[in-house]
Amino acid sequence: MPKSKKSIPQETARRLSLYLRSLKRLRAGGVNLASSEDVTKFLNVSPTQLRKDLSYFGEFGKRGVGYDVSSLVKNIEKILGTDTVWGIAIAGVGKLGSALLGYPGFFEFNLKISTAFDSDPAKVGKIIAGIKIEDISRLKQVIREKNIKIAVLSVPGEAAQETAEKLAQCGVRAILNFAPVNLVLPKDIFVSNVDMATELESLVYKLKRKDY
Amino acid sequence: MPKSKKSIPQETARRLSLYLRSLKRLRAGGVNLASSEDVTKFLNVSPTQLRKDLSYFGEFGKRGVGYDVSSLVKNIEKILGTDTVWGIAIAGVGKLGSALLGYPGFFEFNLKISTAFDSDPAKVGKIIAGIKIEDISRLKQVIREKNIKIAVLSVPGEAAQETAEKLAQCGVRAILNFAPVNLVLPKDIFVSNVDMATELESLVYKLKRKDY
DNA sequence: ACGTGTGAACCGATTCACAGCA
DNA sequence: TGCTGTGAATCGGTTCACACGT
Repeated sequence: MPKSKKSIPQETARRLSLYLRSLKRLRAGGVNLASSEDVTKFLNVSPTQLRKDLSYFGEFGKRGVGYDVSSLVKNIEKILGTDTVWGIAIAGVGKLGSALLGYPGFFEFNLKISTAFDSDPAKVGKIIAGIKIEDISRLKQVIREKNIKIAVLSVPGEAAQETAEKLAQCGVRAILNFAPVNLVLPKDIFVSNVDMATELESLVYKLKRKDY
Repeated sequence: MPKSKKSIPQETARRLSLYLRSLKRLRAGGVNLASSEDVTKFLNVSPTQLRKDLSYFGEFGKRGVGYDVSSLVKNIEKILGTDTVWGIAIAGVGKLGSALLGYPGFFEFNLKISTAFDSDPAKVGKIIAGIKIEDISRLKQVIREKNIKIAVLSVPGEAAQETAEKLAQCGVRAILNFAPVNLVLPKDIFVSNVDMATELESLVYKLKRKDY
């Protein structure tokens, strides 16, 4: 990582994740050499953008030739940190939480659902998609024990802030928030919001002004 | 809408949606006058940003005073287009799709799940959360009939592109895509992606470089 | 005096244009 | 020649600073 201190755009990480997906697809198709154009062809990202993004971290291609697919996969995984397995916790096993528990995509990215919590006694102890639901009171213990740093928050909006605080106190450092609430947390905790309502309202807005 | 042609930032619509949520909360709490600071206090957005965002569409406040909460709510709903009801379709009623069917937040934003589709004969005809699952072959008919313009795509990745194309052909103009696939569609179709894997990978990346 | 509305300054990110290397 | 890597130019969006209206 030569240029560690060069102020890397926020979006770069997100795009790296897309490149990775595209590269894996190419690799699965037997391609082992690809140009920046090949990688971005179906991605809504320009080849230049890919090259610039990679340039923040080093030189991974061969001029006049392109990129070795598998080695670029490995390099991006290393940059993103997904070259090792991360355990994640799911807080809130309602409809959405259960769906997430069964989501097959996680392990593809070296993410492993290590545990799930709910406050509803009717759910605690049940096993969904191979994961035993723990009582929320065991949060601290389980999270420490399994050294979990990332949580998915899928509790109802009213409980989101409180649960997020608990997670942070137990050592969780990053939260993927599905609740339609802006979480207020110490700023060394990273939060990503998945806000369906906002997305849909933005779509409605775009539909209304068909211009652009 | 005085300044219709002033090139409005993409993010403005998303933020308007957040303002709306905040304003509704204030209104529910009996507040009927609020400053830009009051509205953005728990939002991770600066008061200046709110004022600038609103300024693209007109003048809604009173200088030296603030904003009338209910009238600003109405104005933003009008800007976003959520002052009328929009029917939406859900394509793909797997775990995630079912969870979305039961999501209570939709109607809060004047979005109404009008119909749901699946290709699995075992599911077709069933009623989930009050919505009858239609066979995918009835797509065109139902979408035309109910004049649906917005769809939520929650089919497996392999089927996403094909289903999206069908939706577009049937008159759907905006798609909220949950599949980890970049949809390639005519550019008058609006697509928003909810990409869990990308979000999680970005979080891992941030965790790795704890600086910033 | 106070909070909005907004042109101008600033800042970050993308795109351009081309140098560098296989 | 072909495609990468990157400083420089450009673009868009946010923030600043203050004029304006109540």
